[in-house]
Amino acid sequence: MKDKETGLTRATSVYDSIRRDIMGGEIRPGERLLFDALRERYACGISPLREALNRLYSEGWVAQEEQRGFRAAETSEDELRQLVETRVLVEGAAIAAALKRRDEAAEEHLVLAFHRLRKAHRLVDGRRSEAWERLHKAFHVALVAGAGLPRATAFCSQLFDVAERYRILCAAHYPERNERDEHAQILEAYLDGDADRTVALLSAHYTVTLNMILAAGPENRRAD
Amino acid sequence: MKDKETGLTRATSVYDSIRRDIMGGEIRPGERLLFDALRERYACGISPLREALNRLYSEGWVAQEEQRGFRAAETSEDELRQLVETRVLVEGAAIAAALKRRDEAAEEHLVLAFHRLRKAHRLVDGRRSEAWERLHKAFHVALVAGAGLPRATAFCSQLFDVAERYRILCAAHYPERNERDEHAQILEAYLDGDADRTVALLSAHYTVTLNMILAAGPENRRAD
DNA sequence: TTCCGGGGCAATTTCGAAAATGTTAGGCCG
DNA sequence: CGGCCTAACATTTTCGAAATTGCCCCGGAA
Repeated sequence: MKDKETGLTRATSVYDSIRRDIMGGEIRPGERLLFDALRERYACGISPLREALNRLYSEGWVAQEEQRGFRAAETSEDELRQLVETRVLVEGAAIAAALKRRDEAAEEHLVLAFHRLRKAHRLVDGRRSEAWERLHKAFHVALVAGAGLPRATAFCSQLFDVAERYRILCAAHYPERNERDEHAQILEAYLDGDADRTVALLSAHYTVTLNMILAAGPENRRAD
Repeated sequence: MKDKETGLTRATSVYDSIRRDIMGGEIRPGERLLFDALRERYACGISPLREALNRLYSEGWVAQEEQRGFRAAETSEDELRQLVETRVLVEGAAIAAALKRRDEAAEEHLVLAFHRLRKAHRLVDGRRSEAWERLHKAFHVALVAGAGLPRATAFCSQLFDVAERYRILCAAHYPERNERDEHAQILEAYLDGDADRTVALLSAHYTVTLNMILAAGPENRRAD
C-alpha cells in the first residue's frame, strides 16, 4: 500500500499480495477470482489487477479461461506426487553438478543458510513464522545454487513455492517432526561431497512431507 | 487480429506477436519497448499491451524496471553458455528418468516426432521455416516428455525457446550442418535405452550449435 | 567551474467508463 | 413436457484520459 516508499508499482505489490494469499490458502484452490471482489480486497483499479493476474498466470499460480476470467490454480494428489519427483530429479542433478564444481563460496552460503535456519523456529505462538519459511527456502535454494546455473536455481525456487503451498494448505494437521535433524544430515552429506547420499536424504525429506500432506486428507487439497 | 475467430483475447494475441518478434530478432536484445510505438505496431490499446508484457516479464523475455518501462531481455555469451549447461543437466536427468520408466507411448511419440522432422526442411526458399522449427522443438520436447513430469517438460520447452532465440539471432551466419544425422543418432541411442549415450550426443548437439553461434561473432548477441 | 534544486517534458502507471462476451432465465414453439 | 431462441444481466476485456513518476536541462549559489 505504500508504493511510494518501496518504489514498487501497484501491480507488483498486488501481485505479491495475491501470490501470498494463494500460497497461504486464503484463496482456495480453484476459487474464482472476480474483479469486483479483488478490486475491493486489494484496493486498486482493474489495470494493476489484470497485470498481476497475468504474471501469476505465466507462473502457474492461476488458470485463465479466455473471456471467462481467472481462477486460483487447482491442486491434486497427482500434481503433488509429480512435484516431488520433479524436485528430486532436478535438484538432484543440480546438487551433483554443484559438488563437482567445488564452489567454496556456494558452500559457505549453504552453511550460513543452515546456521540461520537452525536458530529460527517453525512456529511462533502456534502460528507459522514467515521468517522461518524464508530461511527454510533459502537453505533449499542454496543447495542447488552451487551449480552456478541461475535458471535452474530459479526453477527450483518456483517448485519450492508450489510445494510450500501444499504444505501450508495442510499446516493445521501437521504432527511433530524433527526437520532440524533432517536438514543437518542433508548438509552433512553435502559437505562430505557425497551427492548420492545428499539426494537420497533430500528425497526422503520430501517424501516425509508428501506423506504428511496425503495423510492430512484430500479435503485440504481439493477445490471448492 | 482476428480474435473473433480464435476466441483469443487481444492481450494473448499481442503476447504471441511480441514473443515471436523477440525470438525472431525483429525486436533486438535490450531494445526499449515504448508503449506508443507498441500501440502503433500491434494496433491495440495500452491495457492488452501491459498484460502481454507482464506475462513476458514473468517468462524472462523482457526485463522491467519499475516506473521506467520494459526492455527486451539482454543476451550474453555467459547466459548462452549457462543455458546449454542447464539444458544438458535437466534434459539429461529427464531422459534418464524417461528411459527407466519404459513408457511405450512416449517412445512412440518420439519416433513420430523424428519422422515428421526428418521430412521437413530447415530452410524454404532460403528463409527459416516455421514448420521445421515447430517440429524441431517437438522432437526435443518429446525426448524429455517421457519422464512424465509436465513441469520439467515445460521448463525444457522454455529453455528451448530461449536457445532458439540465440540461434535465430545468428541465423544469417549459419554454415551447413547435418542436423538430420545428429537427431537420428540421438533417437537411436534413446531407443537403445542408453541414457548416457543419448545425453552425450545431445550435449554434443548443443555444443555444436553453441560454437556456431559464438563463431558468428558477438555483435549479434549484444544489445544496441 | 561544479553542485544542488526546481520546472517542464516524456513516459509509465492507474483509473473509470464503454465495448464485447458469456451466462442465465423466461417465454415460445414443436 | 422438452428444447430452442431471445433478452436481460453479470463479467471480462479494452479504450482513452488523468495522475504519477522519472528525466533532463537550466539557473543560481558556493
